[in-house]
Amino acid sequence: MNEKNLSDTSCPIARGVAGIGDAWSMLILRDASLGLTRFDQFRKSLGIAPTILTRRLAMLTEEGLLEKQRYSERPPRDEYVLTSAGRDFLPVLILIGAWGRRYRGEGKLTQYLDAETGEEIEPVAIDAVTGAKIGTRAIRIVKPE
Amino acid sequence: MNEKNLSDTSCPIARGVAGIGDAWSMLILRDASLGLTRFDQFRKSLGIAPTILTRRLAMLTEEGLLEKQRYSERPPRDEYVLTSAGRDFLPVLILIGAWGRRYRGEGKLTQYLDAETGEEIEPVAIDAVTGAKIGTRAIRIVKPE
DNA sequence: GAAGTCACTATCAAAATGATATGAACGAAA
DNA sequence: TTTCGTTCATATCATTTTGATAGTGACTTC
Repeated sequence: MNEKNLSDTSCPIARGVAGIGDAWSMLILRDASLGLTRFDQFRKSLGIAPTILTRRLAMLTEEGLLEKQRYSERPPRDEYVLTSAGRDFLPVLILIGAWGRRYRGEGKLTQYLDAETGEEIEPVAIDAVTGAKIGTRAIRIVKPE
Repeated sequence: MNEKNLSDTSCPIARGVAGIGDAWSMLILRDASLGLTRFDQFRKSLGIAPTILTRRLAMLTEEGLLEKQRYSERPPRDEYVLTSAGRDFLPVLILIGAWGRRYRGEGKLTQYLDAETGEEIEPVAIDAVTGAKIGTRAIRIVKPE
């Protein structure tokens, strides 16, 4: 898809999509957000071919969403942990999940509960300034220059 | 990537990612959210090869995010308009944009302003139940069965 | 010393991508 | 009435990416 020119646009959405805008990467980030860190954990969880997993992990590491950390010297073993940029991607995933629940929600689905209240969380995107749901108020686009 | 088994999981994130989890599709949805509807508008905006655009538009249509609408009988011309499922994907894109602004924000970026107040919107994902930002409170995962 | 674990790499067929050219159905201009 | 321009595509085909399967290296454990 040629990520170079994508990263050059002035559109922040295009920049966000560049590098992580593929299904495997997002699922890896999902699993990492759930606490998985190791190659074989990702591989088994996703049923992904090891060749692809290696590439995706390298890409996410290069993009600064994951970090390789040595957890054993002998034998040499690395695990992949989320960086702060990676952790901050969780809201996007949760929102995709809310969309999936709404429009692809046939059958039984995994539930996401607030650990404290035990109630199912109800993710919404709002504008912190006005407090309004995104999509309920008109947005004005201002391109640079 | 084999979308079939993705759609079969109980994970709403995986279901959301299936079908729209690729960069072009998300950028098409972005442009559609900004008001573009026609083949050539998308093609010029994205610099995408027509073969790919045809496939992506067909996919998004099949997935129920876009709808083909005839706007001229002679010559026969169709445009692509967002369905409600497509419109509801906007918050995800805006949130990706917020992430992109934060972590890929070098140089000048397009701004998204509230049309009424003129202030830059500050997108956040919250849990509508507790009102807390997603990521600030622990989440408990409950898998079905 | 045989078997198991873990994080990969090698190989290679199959599928997707993307650049470029072309088509089909018209309207309008020369 | 031939030609040009517009719009939504499809055809062709080289290149790139994918994904399935098997194997490897560095250990540890039985």
